[in-house]
Amino acid sequence: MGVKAIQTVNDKNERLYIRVSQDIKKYLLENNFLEGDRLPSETELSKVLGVSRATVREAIVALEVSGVLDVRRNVGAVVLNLGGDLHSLVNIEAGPFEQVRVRKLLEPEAARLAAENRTDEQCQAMESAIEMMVGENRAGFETEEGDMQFHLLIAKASGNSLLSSYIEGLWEMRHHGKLWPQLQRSVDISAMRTRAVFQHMRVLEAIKSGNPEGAAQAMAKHLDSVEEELEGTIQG
Amino acid sequence: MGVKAIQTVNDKNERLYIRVSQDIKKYLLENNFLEGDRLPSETELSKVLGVSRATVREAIVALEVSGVLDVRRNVGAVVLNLGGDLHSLVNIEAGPFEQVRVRKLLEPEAARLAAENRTDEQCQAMESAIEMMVGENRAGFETEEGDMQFHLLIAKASGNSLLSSYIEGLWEMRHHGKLWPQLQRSVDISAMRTRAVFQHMRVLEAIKSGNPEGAAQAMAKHLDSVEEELEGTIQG
DNA sequence: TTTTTTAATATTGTCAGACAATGTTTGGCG
DNA sequence: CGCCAAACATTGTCTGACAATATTAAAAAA
Repeated sequence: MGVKAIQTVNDKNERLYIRVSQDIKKYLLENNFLEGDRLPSETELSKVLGVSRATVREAIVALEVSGVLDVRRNVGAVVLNLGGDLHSLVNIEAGPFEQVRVRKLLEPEAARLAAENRTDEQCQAMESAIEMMVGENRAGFETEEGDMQFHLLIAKASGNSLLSSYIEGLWEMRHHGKLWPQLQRSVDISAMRTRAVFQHMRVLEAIKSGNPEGAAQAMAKHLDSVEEELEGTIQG
Repeated sequence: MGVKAIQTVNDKNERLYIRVSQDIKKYLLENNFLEGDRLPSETELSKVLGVSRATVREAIVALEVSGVLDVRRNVGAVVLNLGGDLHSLVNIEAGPFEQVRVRKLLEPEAARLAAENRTDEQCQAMESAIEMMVGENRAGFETEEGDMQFHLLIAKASGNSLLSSYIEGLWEMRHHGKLWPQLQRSVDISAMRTRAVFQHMRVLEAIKSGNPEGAAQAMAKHLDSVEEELEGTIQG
């Protein structure tokens, strides 16, 4: 069949506002805009960039949500964080190894704090998460909802909202990424998961009995084991 | 069929697209939308929500940037991450204590890795950062550019991009937040900063001489001292 | 009937223009 | 100089339009 012209090299599949938001950012960088500086008006930007004002507004919304700009009614958009690009935290696709290594730094501490601050309800929820994990395992599912829930519950029980957010971000990244699903399939899942369940139980035990050091160690051991399995998978 | 219009109270100070994006999200949650489900069309949403299509589009852009939706040309928007709310990572304003505690988890490890992987150029840059810090200190500036640069350079030198991103995010948050500037003014800055400079030098020394354990310990000690000063400030 | 081709439809992408609301500036006045 | 009202600039939102194209329904062919 007549496959018509292949889409222009100019990646027309990308929506305009994305290109425009990049252009705006580049413009701000090139012209040495600093935090607090006001952007040109929307109409001016639309003229300069050759797009409609509606498109400029979409781009500005994107930059606002990304934390680059702060928009004030009837005043304009002012620069907030040009370099930082906080949103990259969400978008980066870090390798599994890097992820695990950061987890090894954060999660044992979360477990330690959880052992100090946990409520009984939280313990119960953790127990349910382990049960869910067992269920998924037995049913042969490829999901890891129970696994994730367990770790997230501990993070939340730590009482440090920042720590909790970071751990949550790590798991979101894993869930969202493209590398993990492959990895998961290539591992001997059932054996690994059975081990993981027991390790989780040991962590929970320490948390329930209010043993911070034990909880931290159990979690560290669990993550060591995860890392080892990762290494084995990559090399095998 | 009668399309029932949803009406929400409008805080006139908030732009419409924000309310609409929240409404859309709420709508998706209440109607049990799952990952992969398609949203109603823009025109339909605009009718239901009682706003123009342009506003709906702005809201959709916001949700797309936040990682909640994925928009496909001529098809519509599909759900990506309803619960996750990845963007919360950017918006949280964690307390100074929580920040320092997370730094204590991440930065010693970054220093350890930096001692293993650093290049000579990076060492030189760290030295410049310390010099900048001395200069700011002597001039009585309230800035902490040199301080931040030093920590960020170590993070980058660690070679773990994820770790580096997280540490960077921590400092961005500190910079962006509202609590830190006050704190800074209420502390005996000159004494504290002189101490910090010496501690930085000790860290750099260990990194230069390729002593991972020493670097980690020096960094940990530095952060302990930061935390102590924080406690003193709050209680004083 | 089943498959292929074609036409109709729905939906997004983008634009232009309009108007209200309101912060900012400016010029006059004491 | 300081104060106040009018002119101005800028954003916020709406309406309507049209092109491009994925999806679906209908028609034609096998």
